[in-house]
Amino acid sequence: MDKKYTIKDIAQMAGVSKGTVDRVLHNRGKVSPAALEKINEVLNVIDYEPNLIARNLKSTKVYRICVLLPDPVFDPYWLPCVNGIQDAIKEFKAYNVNIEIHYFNPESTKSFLKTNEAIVAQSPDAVLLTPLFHKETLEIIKQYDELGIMVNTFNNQVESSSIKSFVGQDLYKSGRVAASLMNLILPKGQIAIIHIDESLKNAVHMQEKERGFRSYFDEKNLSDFSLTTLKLKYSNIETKLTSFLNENPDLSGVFITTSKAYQIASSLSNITDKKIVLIGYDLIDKNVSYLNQGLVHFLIHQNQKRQAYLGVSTLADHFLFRKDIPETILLPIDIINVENASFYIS
Amino acid sequence: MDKKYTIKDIAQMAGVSKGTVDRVLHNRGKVSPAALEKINEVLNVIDYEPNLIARNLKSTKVYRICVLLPDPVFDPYWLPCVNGIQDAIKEFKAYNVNIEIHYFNPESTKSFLKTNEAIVAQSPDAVLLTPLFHKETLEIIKQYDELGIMVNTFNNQVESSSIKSFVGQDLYKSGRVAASLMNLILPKGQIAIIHIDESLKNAVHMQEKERGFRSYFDEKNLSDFSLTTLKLKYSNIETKLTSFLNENPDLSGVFITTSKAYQIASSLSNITDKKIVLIGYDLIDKNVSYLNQGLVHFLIHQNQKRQAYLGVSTLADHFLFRKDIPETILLPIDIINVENASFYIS
DNA sequence: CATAAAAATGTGCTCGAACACATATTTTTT
DNA sequence: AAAAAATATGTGTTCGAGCACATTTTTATG
Repeated sequence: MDKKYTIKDIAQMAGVSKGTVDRVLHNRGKVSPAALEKINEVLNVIDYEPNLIARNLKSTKVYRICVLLPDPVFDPYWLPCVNGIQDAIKEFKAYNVNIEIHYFNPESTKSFLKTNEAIVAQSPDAVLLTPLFHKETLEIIKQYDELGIMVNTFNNQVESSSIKSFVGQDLYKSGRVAASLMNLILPKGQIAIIHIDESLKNAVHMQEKERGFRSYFDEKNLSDFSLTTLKLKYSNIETKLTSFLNENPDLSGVFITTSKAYQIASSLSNITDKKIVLIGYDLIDKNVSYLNQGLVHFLIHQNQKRQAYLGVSTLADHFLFRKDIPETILLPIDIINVENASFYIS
Repeated sequence: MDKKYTIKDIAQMAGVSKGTVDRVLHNRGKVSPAALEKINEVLNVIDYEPNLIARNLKSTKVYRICVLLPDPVFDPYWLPCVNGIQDAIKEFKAYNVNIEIHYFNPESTKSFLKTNEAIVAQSPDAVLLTPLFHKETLEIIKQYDELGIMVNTFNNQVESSSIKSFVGQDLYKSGRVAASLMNLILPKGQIAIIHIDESLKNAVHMQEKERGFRSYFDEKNLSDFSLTTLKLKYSNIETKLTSFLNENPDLSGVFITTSKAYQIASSLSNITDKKIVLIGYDLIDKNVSYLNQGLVHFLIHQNQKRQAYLGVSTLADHFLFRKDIPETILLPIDIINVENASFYIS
């Protein structure tokens, strides 16, 4: 009923040779109208799907995919990505797909550019990159485009017609999710939106989250709340927080737009005994630890591991099995509290 | 550097024929100690991984997997499972894995048994089943075991040494998650735990959720809350709810242990204008609709689609690529509110 | 030491798609 | 109508693992 037909079967049914069938299937021409019709008749009746296994066995081509990733040494945020890529490496190793990770220093555009050069020199079939630096990314994408190297991106969205795909999250909506949770816990009061170590590279990131967060309160017309934005640097967190708390004794909630919620939790517990609601991002160890202590109320999971995995696996599936690469993959915005956190930590 | 070695390569390096290498790799014996050592030396140096493509091309065996699923006609809860299975069917079609869905009436043990007979008659290589009926499941599993048919389960956990794997959720913990959300919204008050249409087949299910839910409040020693269990049938929801509400005017929260939150939401909106917090399960259309209206506050996503997909895909991966089948796969307990729901609906 | 038996080793075919190349058929040209 | 050119069609090989079977080498036995 659901038999798998082969080219040989089709050839036999149409009364021609497998070579001719192959030419029809691949539009290679050099086929007489008579033969074409006979073969098409057969193809219309049966449901032929080429055996992907055989096809891939024949092609000895080794596909090469490079991943450009910030070195987790500089920020543990990127650690899960490495795991995701390593899963992909394992999975596709048996299929002649070579996946290589190249690290760069997320604080240095120079490092970003230099690592890109190294990748270009390798001329892989495709690249998955973390486009932290907007301007530099655009330059580099042009280069890849000219060399016919396919480019996927993840984590940060960059608009460019040369980019084949983006895997990430809707940051605006994730800000809204955070706001809805905040609104659930707090009936009213002052809320601070804190950006830590805002540098060019993820300013857009944080702003989108803030925009979403604010939009929620704006829409609901919740006049019992007042929102204040606060930009902190790693070096001055505690002093700035202290003075902010002195000036704003009504502060009851904090939304941290980066993965550094643990820094705020730690500082706040030093400064005051007041119970302040904290909502932040990412399941890095220190954040989870404060979640378990009850000092962080919710974390939003950005699922970098899966982002990275999907970034390369869609490429590999494309090369191996000619699957379409979706233009955009938006991962769900997972809400994490102390009760369900363990299931998301891999 | 990361070259893929073939059996032929190994044979050449060890100075033997590929037949001998093959015998060593598969422990088929008939190899002299000298040859064995030479080959092992080579194997220790290089990192040989068989080409799965070639291996699967050779084997003409068609694997057959049957899925035993409650007919979504009787309960839309099961609809996502069908989609999950269909994804798997598409994915594994090219690999000579035949996956068939067999439906049964979830209200009828007879139907369950009859459909199982039909599957047994087909003697597939493996079965994924929804073990709704505990006693009948145990009987049937024995039968499969004798026939050497591998059995995986999902959604409901049944203890049996003959079951290879279970895909599902930790229901106790999901009850706790619901409780933590309820506690977040409500400072105090009376909470009802509602079981709808409790019949034997998922009594355990609901009880586990209730146990988890209660354990959370017990642990926290929250004496400002009082919990009441309420069992309803489809036919008497509105009348029973009305009288319950009259007797308990302080009711402020409801935890529904099944996917039928929409029925409670609908009835409550008829009965009273009071704002009662509702937390339930599953992203079926009607539930999401009430979520969007603000009448349901949270839904816990049981991700049946993925449960079903993983149930068969682990089997297929096992047959095709000799991957291990994990004894238990517990999916994360996704917290859904109106802001992030859209990302989970496929 | 010859011969049989046992053990070890090597050879060759298969799976299905893809493609190069050889052969057959038709069309064009002189 | 024969030769040349163009087009159509068929054949055979490759990819790597797996396994049946053929061949060689070693060991046992009279």
